[in-house]
This record gives sequence, C-alpha cells and structure tokens, in this order.
Amino acid sequence: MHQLTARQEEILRFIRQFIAESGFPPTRADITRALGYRSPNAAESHLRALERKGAISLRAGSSRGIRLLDDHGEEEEPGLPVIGQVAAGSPVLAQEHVRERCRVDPAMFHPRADYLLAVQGMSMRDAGILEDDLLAVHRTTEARNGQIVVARLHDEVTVKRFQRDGHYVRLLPENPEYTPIDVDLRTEPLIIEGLGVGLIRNGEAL
Amino acid sequence: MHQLTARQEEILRFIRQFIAESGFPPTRADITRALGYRSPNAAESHLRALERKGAISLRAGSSRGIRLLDDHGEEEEPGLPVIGQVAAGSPVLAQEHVRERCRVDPAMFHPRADYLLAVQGMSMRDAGILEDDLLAVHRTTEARNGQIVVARLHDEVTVKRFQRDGHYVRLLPENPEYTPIDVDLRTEPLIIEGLGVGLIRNGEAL
DNA sequence: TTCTGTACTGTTAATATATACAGTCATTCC
DNA sequence: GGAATGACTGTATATATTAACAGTACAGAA
Repeated sequence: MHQLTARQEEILRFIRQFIAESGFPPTRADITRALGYRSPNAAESHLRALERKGAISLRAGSSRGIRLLDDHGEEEEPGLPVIGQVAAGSPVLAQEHVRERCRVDPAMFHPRADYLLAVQGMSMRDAGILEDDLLAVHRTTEARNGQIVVARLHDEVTVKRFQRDGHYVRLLPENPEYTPIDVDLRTEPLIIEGLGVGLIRNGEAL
Repeated sequence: MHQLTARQEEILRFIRQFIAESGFPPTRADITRALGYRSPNAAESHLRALERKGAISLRAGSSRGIRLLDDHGEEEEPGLPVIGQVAAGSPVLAQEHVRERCRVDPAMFHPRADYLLAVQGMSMRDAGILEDDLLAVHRTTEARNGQIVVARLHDEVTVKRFQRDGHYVRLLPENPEYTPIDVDLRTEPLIIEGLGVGLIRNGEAL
C-alpha cells in the first residue's frame, strides 16, 4: 500500500470509527460533516485517493460502498492467519502455511500480533505453552533477554526463551527434559522471526 | 428478543452474510433480489418486523441503515466479556464483574464460549493454565469426567478438573502443591457454572 | 367473526447519495 | 517552468434508496 498523507490517514481513521460505531460505512456527506468540509467533493476526492493507494475499495453506484483493505491491498480479512508446519527454508508467512484464519483482534495483544503459530512439541511446557497451542507472534527481529521468541536456526523454526550475551545467544526451553540451544552468532545464522505476545488454546479437553 | 419466523430468520441470516461479504448492510433492493421477491416492500415489511422483534434496529433516512442487535435487543457488542473477581453469592455474569470486552469470535471455540474468566492462582499450572490467563467458558450445568469446569462451591468460584462417581465429585487441581476438593452432592451444593473450552493469554512476557 | 400478524405484489414520491464538472491555492517532483 | 498531487470550494444531476400507500391471501387468536 502506498504511503498515506496525514489527512488521508485521518479520513481512514474516521471511516474505521464510523463503521465500528454504526455498523456501516459513512456516506460522502458524513465524511464532509465530520471533517468540517463545505463540499462533498472534498470527501469524494479523498476517497478516490485512498482507493488509488489501495487503502480502500469503492463499489460504484452503491451508497456507503466503502470497503477497507489491508496492507497488501486485499480485502481486509478479519482475524489472524494460523501458521502450521513451517517447511525448511520458506518464509513463515508464506501462503501455503496458512491453515486457516482465527477471528481475534490483533490489537488485543501488545505489541500487536501479526500471526498465530501452531506450537509443536512440549519444550515450553513450564511456561504454560503446550503442543497445538496457538502462539500469538509479533513480527520483529529485535528481542530482549527473557522474552519468548520465534527463532529460525538452520532452517528450523522453534519457540524458546531468548538469552543473549555478546556474540552468544542461548535459546532456553521451559522444560527440564529439553536442553538449551547455544548459538554463536559469528558462525551460525540465527534469525528472530518474532516475539511471543500471547497465546490461544482451543479445545474442549484442554 | 421475540421469537422469529423461519422467513425472518432467513432474512436475518442473509443480512449477516451480506455484511460479512461486503462490509456494509444490504439495501431493500438487495434483499428483494436475494430472496427472489418482486416487490421491495416485501423486504421493507420484513425489516420492520425484525425491528419490532428487537433483532435489528433501522436508522430512518439512511441508506443501508441496518444494525444487528444481540439477544437482549442491545447493540451487538463484538467479542466476549472478561470476568474478573467474582464476589461471593453473586452470579458470574453480573454486570459489575465485566472488566472489559475481548474481541474474539465466540464461535472459535467448540462448544461456543460465553465469557472469559480471569484465572486466579496456580492450581491448574500443569494443565497450562496460569494466573491471569483468560479461560474461555461455555455456560452449561453438565460436565463429564476429565473436563475442566468452572464450579461454584460455598459461594466461591474455582477452576478444576471434574471427576464424578455417583454422589461424590472430586475437583482435581493440576498442580501437586494443591489438594483435590471432595464434594458430597447430598450434603453440599455444587454448581457447575460452565466448561473450559479454551484459553487466551495476553502479555509480552508470557 | 373480527383482529392481528405473516408474507407477499405493485406503484410512487421524496430524498439520500454518488459522482461528474469547473474552479482555487499550495507543494513537490523533474 | 511545467506537471502532478494534495486539499479543498461550489454547483449540478442522475440514480440509488427509503418509505409511504394500496392491495391480496392465509393463519391463528380473541
């Protein structure tokens, strides 16, 4: 999506808020009133600009025919993608890994969650993270000591607690049956895929 | 909300589906087309009926001014209520216990979740349920052995694993530091508030 | 029986709404 | 120096949409 101007962001925010409060998108007149314009064409041209930049799509001839789009100019799908088995070498968020979408608010977590990763194995059992749990992950390459990270080492994706000391990183499991992984950043490439910011478990038995 | 007829349910379903797909409610004409009517007034009068029965609210003069209401005729609030400390003797879902709402799809869990209960204490630690986790609860008074239940005993609400044998119920913690609670149903009143059907954790540190 | 509600057809009018056209003024990009 | 873009005012119009009025038919309740 193309970069938006301050005004365009403001209008996009208003549209979001209007939908949240009313349950349907605003008309040109609604926008005109809310932003204090004197001409509905001010709203019209802003909407056109937002459509050009891929922030919204407009349905011609329909009243209130405004649809919000996501960052990739796609229909804003509700919820977060659930990532299953991650194949070696391929990016985590590749389309083929998306098993389904889970209708939760990404802004429920802080910082915002970008996807849900299906946890494999019991290495984080004592942190209350069990197999098949969905770990809410915030995409970032930065991690501080003690945080739970999604890391990629030798084309394998793993969830561990992060501990760094200079060139050395220790990936700590939370289960005495597992052993920590030591990484020398000078010889081994360690990629931080993201930060664990929440958890969702889903099952009657738990 | 008053009981709906089959036709009215059908139209309500269509409105829901239309909103999910388009992002805005349908017009009378949209409904007329979808249901195969020849007159837009068929849709109009159905909408009026739905409004009378409290299923929707209509904003006069606005195009697509249809708002979905929940079972109590209230604005359909998204997400689930988060229940905090439950005072002795008062019902779990009392308004004063609702700390906030959490924007997750209740239908994400099976069976459907009715509210989220903030877990106190570590008695279910080994089941991966930690303090301050939000337990997704399905309201029911029925429980089978092995299920995790929200139970009320002597005006205190607790989360435990359910085990029943005739008149005797055992509420099992999942932590060796805690002891099971034995209940004789003939002498002590045990109320099953609901079933744990999922879990949401929310925090950078986890 | 009359009344109320459901479930429609058919028509019409007022108005809500999208959207084109003609401008102004400023900024930035080349 | 022009050209494109942003951010508007102001006017106008076709049409999308709500919503009223006038019917028909049927079913269940008072």
